[in-house]
Amino acid sequence: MMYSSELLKGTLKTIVLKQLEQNNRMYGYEITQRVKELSGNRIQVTEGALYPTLHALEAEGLVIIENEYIGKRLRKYYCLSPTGQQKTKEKLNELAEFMATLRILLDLKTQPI
Amino acid sequence: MMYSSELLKGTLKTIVLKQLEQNNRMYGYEITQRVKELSGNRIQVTEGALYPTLHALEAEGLVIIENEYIGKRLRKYYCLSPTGQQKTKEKLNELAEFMATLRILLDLKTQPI
DNA sequence: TCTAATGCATAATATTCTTATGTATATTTG
DNA sequence: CAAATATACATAAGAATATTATGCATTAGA
Repeated sequence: MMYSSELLKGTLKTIVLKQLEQNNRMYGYEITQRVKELSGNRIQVTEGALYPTLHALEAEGLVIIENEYIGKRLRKYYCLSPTGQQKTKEKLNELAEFMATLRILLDLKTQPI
Repeated sequence: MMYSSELLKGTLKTIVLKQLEQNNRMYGYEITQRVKELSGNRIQVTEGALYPTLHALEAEGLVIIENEYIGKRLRKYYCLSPTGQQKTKEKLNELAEFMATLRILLDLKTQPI
């Protein structure tokens, strides 16, 4: 079963950046499938959420696009820019700390990050 | 320093429910202060976010309001209804599982919930 | 006495997602 | 080989949920 959709809010951008960091370069559809797989089918990144996010990351200068034709079909690969690599680290740190804070607020077992 | 505001999205309702579960009954201002304190000043629940959330929880039948006058000032205490207690457990479980999934997606150290 | 803190609330706006829709190519299956 | 499904991009309308700004009133403290 999927998680309630509201949980994804605020974390999608970081998830995408992290996947790009780990896989060097990825195209949109690939990201949706990877996240679905890694989450055990519990997070489905919809296209309506993903593409605007990728375009925003590009507008912020965090990712670079490489267009490639696979047969007659255009595929857009996204890579982290140097700025994007730095930003990814920052956003990961922040999200990890936020999760640690959440564990306190929700009285979950406290754990080292 | 505060966390980026987008991180709170999707978790506020669960945070509020959990605080009500732990403290039996609380009023709005008290919730903002408690969360601020427990988070080491890194989460500030604004009134514009809190009161609509509390009213929504009441409309859903998850909390009950007890009005009390403190001097001349009306104070509204919020308590979990039986339905709210059940819902709190469910939302806590879901958020804890979501966080575990996030740890995989973000390649943080995997840890038992 | 003035200021800051306490305590409630709402409105306008921004952000960020869902849902629906559109287009086209490639692959699998009956 | 035809039809269905998967791949691959994208945008628009709408919903949900936060921020920011504002308002009002009481109480405590310097």
